[in-house]
Amino acid sequence: MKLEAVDIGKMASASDIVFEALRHAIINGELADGEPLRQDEIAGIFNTSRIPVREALSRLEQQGLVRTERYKGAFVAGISIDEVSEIFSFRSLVESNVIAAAVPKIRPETLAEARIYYTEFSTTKDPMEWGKLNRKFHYMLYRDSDLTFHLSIINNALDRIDRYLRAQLTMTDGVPKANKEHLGILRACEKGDAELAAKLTREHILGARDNLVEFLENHRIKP
Amino acid sequence: MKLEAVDIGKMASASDIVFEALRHAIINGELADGEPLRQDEIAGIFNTSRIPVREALSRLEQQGLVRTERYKGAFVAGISIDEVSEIFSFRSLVESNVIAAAVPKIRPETLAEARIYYTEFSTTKDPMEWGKLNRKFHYMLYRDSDLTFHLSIINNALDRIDRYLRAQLTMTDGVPKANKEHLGILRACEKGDAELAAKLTREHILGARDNLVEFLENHRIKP
DNA sequence: ATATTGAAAATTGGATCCAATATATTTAAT
DNA sequence: ATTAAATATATTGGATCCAATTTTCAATAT
Repeated sequence: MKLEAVDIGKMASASDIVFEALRHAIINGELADGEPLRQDEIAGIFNTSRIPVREALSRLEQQGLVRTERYKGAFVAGISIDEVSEIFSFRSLVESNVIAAAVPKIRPETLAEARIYYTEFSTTKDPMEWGKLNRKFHYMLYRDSDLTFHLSIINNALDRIDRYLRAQLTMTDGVPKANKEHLGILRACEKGDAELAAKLTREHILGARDNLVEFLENHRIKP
Repeated sequence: MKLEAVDIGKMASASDIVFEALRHAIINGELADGEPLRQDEIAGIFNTSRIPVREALSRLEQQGLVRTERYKGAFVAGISIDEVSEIFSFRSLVESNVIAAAVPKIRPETLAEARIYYTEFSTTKDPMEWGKLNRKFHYMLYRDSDLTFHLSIINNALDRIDRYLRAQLTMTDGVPKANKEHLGILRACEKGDAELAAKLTREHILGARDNLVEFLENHRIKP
């Protein structure tokens, strides 16, 4: 099992460190769906006892990234194609509304930052960076909505599907398509056209859903 | 501190029992916003050690019902009026979409059950039952959508605002209004009119939002 | 009287140990 | 040889103990 501590800025408890490390490993697909997460092993990696590990695991279970069975332990929670599809539908609904709320309030600095992430996303060749940059790009366009609850829910939804999306982007040529769509959304925001930004965001996510579902149906080992 | 074990069916670990008991106490408003949740005290109530208590608290923090400060402990997480308002807006968006997805698939048994909860809600005088029955009524109308992710997010949103809503319903006459609206939604579902059900649900929740925000602005001690 | 310092108490975070359960391995019976 | 029972090992759930930090409150100085 490959695990690395993630820098989370402020002084953090051991359980926070373990939580973030496991979260990143799961959303990045470094831990396969169904893989058991042994308390002893993880505690060994971080030189702690099992107590903070258990706390981290129970938090991850609450987030839907891990499932646990009594006396059997914790496992990376894989999700079905139907669930992946549902989460994308949910995202298209919520994110299109959030961007519509953000556009009238969006600040020039925010747009400038979004453009930086757009460019970085379009130029990087490292699949590991795609998820991060894609998130940062979209987040910038949502940020000025100040809808913190919506944003936290969107983040959780992204956590659950990031790894599948990356697998698809790596094996197909979805990145150029995503890029073109990102540019369209960015321009709509720059023009202040909230309705258009919402429409393009909805289509962007629903298109990604359909591509990903097709990809998973062809490539996934049926359970 | 008043706490009671909640029956959660299957054999559960101590941490599950503590989690559900605290969750219910918080969403029912039996524990006030900001109230400290001392590990020792809770452990004493349930005759366990602090370990399962800490696990429960960290899960509740992930759900947004509790906030913790390092070496200071856990506290019931109150939310601002803006956040309450945001959560209602979120609900109106998501729940109207879920009911629109459910109506074409809704089964007669489901409608019958919904009508039972509608009647119970309209006749009970116990404010403690309102939240439960209101949830059960709406859940019935969403159930056949099979959108499990959406439903789990809706549940979390309800967990966060239930206590404020109950306070308002208790001190104003919001129940008859809610009842009338419930009947309208129910009839739209029975007619199979998904668009109307969605519209009425959206208006039902946005109306509740505006009433609750006004109530909180008048009654809440400003922080 | 008020503010400041410092020790005592309370509280949390984490480590270690024990009990309960599940899994793997060995042994015995046919 | 195959299957069933018994035993050993691994793993989790929980209790108890210790360390780190905060809070409380009394003693002291101004």
